[in-house]
Amino acid sequence: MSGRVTIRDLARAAGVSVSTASKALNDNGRMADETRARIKRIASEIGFRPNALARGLLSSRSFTVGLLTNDTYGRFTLPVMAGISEALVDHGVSVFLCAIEDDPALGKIHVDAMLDKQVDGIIATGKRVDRSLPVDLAGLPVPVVYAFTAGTPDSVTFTADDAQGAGLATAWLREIGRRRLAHVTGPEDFASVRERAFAFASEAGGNAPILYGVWSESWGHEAVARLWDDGGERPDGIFCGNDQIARGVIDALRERGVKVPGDVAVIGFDNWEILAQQTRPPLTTVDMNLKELGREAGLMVLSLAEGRTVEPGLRKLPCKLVVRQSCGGARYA
Amino acid sequence: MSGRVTIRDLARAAGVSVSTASKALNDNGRMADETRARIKRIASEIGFRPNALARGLLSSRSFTVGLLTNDTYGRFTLPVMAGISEALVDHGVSVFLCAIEDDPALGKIHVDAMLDKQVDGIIATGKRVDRSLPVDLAGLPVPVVYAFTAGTPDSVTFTADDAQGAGLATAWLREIGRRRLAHVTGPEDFASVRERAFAFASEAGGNAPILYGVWSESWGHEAVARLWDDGGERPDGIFCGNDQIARGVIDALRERGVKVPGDVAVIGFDNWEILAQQTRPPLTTVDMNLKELGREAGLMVLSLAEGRTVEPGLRKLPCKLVVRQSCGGARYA
DNA sequence: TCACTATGGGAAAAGGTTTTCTCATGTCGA
DNA sequence: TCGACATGAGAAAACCTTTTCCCATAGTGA
Repeated sequence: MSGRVTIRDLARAAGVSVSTASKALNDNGRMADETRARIKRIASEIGFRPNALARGLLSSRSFTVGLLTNDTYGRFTLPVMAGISEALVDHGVSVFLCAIEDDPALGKIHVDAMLDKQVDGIIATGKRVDRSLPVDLAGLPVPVVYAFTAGTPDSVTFTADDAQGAGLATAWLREIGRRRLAHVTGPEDFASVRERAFAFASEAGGNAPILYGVWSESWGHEAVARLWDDGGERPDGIFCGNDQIARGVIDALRERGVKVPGDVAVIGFDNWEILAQQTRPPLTTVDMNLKELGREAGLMVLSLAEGRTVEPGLRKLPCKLVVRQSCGGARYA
Repeated sequence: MSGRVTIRDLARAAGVSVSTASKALNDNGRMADETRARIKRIASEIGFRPNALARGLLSSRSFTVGLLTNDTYGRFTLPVMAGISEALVDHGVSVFLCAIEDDPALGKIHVDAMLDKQVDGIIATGKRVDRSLPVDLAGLPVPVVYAFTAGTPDSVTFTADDAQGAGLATAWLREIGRRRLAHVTGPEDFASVRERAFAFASEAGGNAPILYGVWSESWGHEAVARLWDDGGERPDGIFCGNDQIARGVIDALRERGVKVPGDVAVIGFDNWEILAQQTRPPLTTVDMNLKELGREAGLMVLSLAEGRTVEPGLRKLPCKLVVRQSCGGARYA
C-alpha cells in the first residue's frame, strides 16, 4: 500500500486472482473476452502500471540500455543519443547516458553500474572513429554495439562513410563548375582525415592541394594564408575537414576581400547546425547522419538482446550533403 | 545458470546459506569475522555482483534517476548532466537521459517509462529558465527537482543568478577602466534577459544603451552597426547577452577596424567553451556554473528520495567570470 | 547437572510480476 | 448416463536479494 498501485490491487478491484489479472493485461492465457476487457478497463481506471523491476527480474530483460561516451561537448554524442532514444522509446526502452571522459576507472564504474542494473545492452560512442573507449567491453554478458567509435574486430560497429561523404562534397564542387579544388583538414593521424583526403584526391585529381592541420577555426585562417600567399594557383573551391575549419576559412577569405561563394565555394563537414547556420554565408556541409546511425545502433543492440544473431563487422552508413549558401545557393531546394 | 553469477552461486561456493552470504556482504547480522572475510573474498573471486533489480524490488530504491530535457543542442543540458552524473555516480546512481523536445506526448511517454522503472527521482532541465517543460510533473510519486527550467512554486528549483552574473561582468568592465558601456542582448521576453539588463543598468548607469534582439551572431553584427552608425556616443565596453552575440559583435568590430580589446572590451555570457575559446580574441565571459548546478540538483533529488524533507523554493547559484583576452588579458591569471 | 545466555548460521518471507500447472464447471456426442 | 473435452480461472513457483525470526551449539554460573 506504498502509494503505488500493484497488480494485487488490480486483482482485488476486479474480483479476480492476480494471475488472471496478469494474463488479461498481457493477452495471455484463455479467458472470456468480457473478463479481459473489464480487467483492462479497471486497470487503466485505477492507473495500474506494472513495476518494470519485477518484470525485469523475471524476464531478465530490463528494457534499458547504456550509452557510454567520451565526447565531452556532446557534438557527436547528442545526435547519436537522439537517434537511439527515438528508435527505442517505441519499444519501451530507456537509455542510461554515461560520460566517462577518458578515465578508465570512471568507465569501469559506469559499466559495472550498468551491468548491476541488468541493462539489455551497451552502445559505445565517442568523438573519434579510430580510437576506442578507455574501457574493455569484450566478454561482457550483454551485447555491445559500437557507434562512431572503434570496436573490436568481432563486434558490430556503425560508422559514417567518410570516403563517400568526401566524394559527395568534392563531386558537388566540380558539378557547380569549380576546377581548382583544395582540401583543408585536420590531423593526418585521424583515420577519417585520411579517408576523406583519399576520396578527395580521387575525385579532384592528384595534384589538388591537401593541407593537414588541426580542428580549429584558426587553422582555417592559416590555411587560407598559405594557399593565397605561397604563390601557387589559388583555389576556387575548398572542401574543409569540419565546420570549424570551414568557418575559419570563410572568415579569412572575407578578410581578404574574396567573395564566398562568388570567388570561392566552401564546403564543411559535420553539419554542426548551430555553427553551420550561423556562418555567413550559411555553410554547405556534409552531414554524417549521426541520428540515423544512432537509430540503427539502437535497433541492433535490441535485436542482439532479443537473441538474434547478426554478422559482426563494420557497417558504413552513407553521408548526405546539406546545401546552404556557401556554395552558391541550394540547387535542389 | 544464465551466465550471471547469483548469490546462490556464492553461497554454494562458500559452503554457507544464501542468507549468511548476504549478511556477510552487507556487514549485517552476527558472524565470525573469519567467515565474513572468507565470503567476501570468494565473492570477488567469482565476480559476484548483486542484481540491482532484485535489490530494488525489495528496497523500493532503484538507484536510478531520470533527467528530462527539451534542450536539443544540449548546450545547457550537457554540463548539467555531467554535474548530476558526477555527483551521483559515487552513490551508485545512474541517470536516464530523456530528450523530449517540446512534445507533450513524448514527454508523457518518457515520464511513464521512468516511473515504470521506479526511478528514485526526476530532474527537469531545459534551455530557458522562465519556461517549463511541456509535461506536468506535479503529483508524481517520486521527488522532482527543477534545474535551469521553470518549476512549480512549491517545488525545489535551481537556477543561475543572472543578476549577479551580469553585475560581475559590468563591474569588471568598469574596473578595467571602461566608462561608456553598452549591453547587447536577446529578446526582452526572456526573464533572464530582463534580469541581466536590470543588473547592467544598475551598475553601468541608467543611460547606458541596452539593445534587445535575438540570440544570434548576426544580431551582434547589426547591433554594432546601430551603435556605430546612429551618431551617438560609441561604447568602449560591450556586455553581450550570450557568447554567440559576443562573437558577432567582435567580428563586426574587427570588420570596422575597431580593436578588441584595445578600443572596445567585450564580455559574453554562457562560457560555451567551444565557441568562446575559438573567438579571436578568446572571449571573456560569464559562466553559469551549470555543472555545479547539476551537482546540487542531483544531490538534492537524492536527499528527497531518501526521505529528507527540504524547504521548497528557488535557489540561485552564483555565476563566475571567466577572463580571457577579449577584455585585455587575464588580470588574475 | 541444569538453566541460561551468547554466538554463529540457517529457514523463510517479502517485494511485484509472469508463467506453468491444475482444477472446476459446463457442453457435447455416443 | 457416462466419458471426453473445451473453457475459464486460480494456485504456486520462479526471478534474486534482504531481513526477520528462529534454532542449534557451546560456554557460563549456580
